[in-house]
Amino acid sequence: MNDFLTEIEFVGLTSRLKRLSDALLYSTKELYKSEGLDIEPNWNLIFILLQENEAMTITEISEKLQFSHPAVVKIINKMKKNGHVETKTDDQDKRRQILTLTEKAHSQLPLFEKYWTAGRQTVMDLLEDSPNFLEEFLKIEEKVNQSDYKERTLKNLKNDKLSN
Amino acid sequence: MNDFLTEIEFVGLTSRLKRLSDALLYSTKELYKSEGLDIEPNWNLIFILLQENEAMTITEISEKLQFSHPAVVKIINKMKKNGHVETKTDDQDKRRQILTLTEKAHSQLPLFEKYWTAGRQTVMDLLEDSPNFLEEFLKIEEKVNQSDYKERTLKNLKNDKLSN
DNA sequence: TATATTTGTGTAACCAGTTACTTAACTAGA
DNA sequence: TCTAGTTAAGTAACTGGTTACACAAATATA
Repeated sequence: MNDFLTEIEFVGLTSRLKRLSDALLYSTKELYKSEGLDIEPNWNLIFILLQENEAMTITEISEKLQFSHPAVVKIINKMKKNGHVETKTDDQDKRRQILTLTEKAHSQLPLFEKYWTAGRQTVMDLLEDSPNFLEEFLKIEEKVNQSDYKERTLKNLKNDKLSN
Repeated sequence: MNDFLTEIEFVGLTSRLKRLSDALLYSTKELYKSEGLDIEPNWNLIFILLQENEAMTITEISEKLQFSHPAVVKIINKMKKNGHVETKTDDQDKRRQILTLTEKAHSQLPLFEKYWTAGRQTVMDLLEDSPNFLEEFLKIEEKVNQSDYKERTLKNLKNDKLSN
């Protein structure tokens, strides 16, 4: 072993989650850059959604991904700048921005798909010896959704006091 | 279910890791803020290290945590500003900054420990129904350390081509 | 119908990381 | 001993998220 965050067990887990998530993120960016692909890590999610649904709004996407809406605005602005997404104001409701994939996006999709498929295979490889991981990770997500870290910790704090 | 990132299985995992890690981070910050504690999420790691080792340098800490050294510089600068850490230049090697906990840090430690213990309990609670999680997460970390996402994905890409 | 509330989007400021670069100090080799 | 290479720390610029706030448009209500 020899990794301090692992040695301290439960205490180190949240930092390890961030560390791994960052490592994957930066490595993905490097991959695209080194291969000359003009895309960013999360864009595949938008591509998938807009292929499935043809047209969506910022709010719909942010709900689907469970990201904050400003996060989606940022991703979409970059994709617009790159010519992969275009927007038009909804006729019925002028607040809503209808997002669609551009012709350029559709034409480049087959190339991107190759990388996304290989990346999907990478995740499968990483999970190869961890057969319970997805299932157990989901349980953790569900618990956090049901009651978050702060709420749980405050409760634990109170219980500690009572048992003293 | 109904979470899109979960529905797309392997493809959504990296985004889910970030989403969970962020959720824990922001919830921890909120906890400290709402309780009026003048500390930030990762500071417990520095406290633990400096209690174990009395005095360490930036580089030593960044190696222990496997964080980049600028990340540690930032954390330490905040802790110095808050009066929890002090630095002095090493006599033997004037490049090295010797970090130690201040008197204030030691005096506040018992209070902080209560929150960290409760937080550790929270992580244990979250993992309660996931008995294989820590073990399997470690395997994934080890795999990524051995060969990162980019490297693996490029290799998978090549294999795909060969099998066509 | 006029007004209050809600909703969709956008912007600003922040956060905890990263990489790339700089500078000063130490170390090793000719 | 001088010089070349390495190491420690600091800084700048960036990233992909967040919350908080603003504003216009749509909706509900009195």
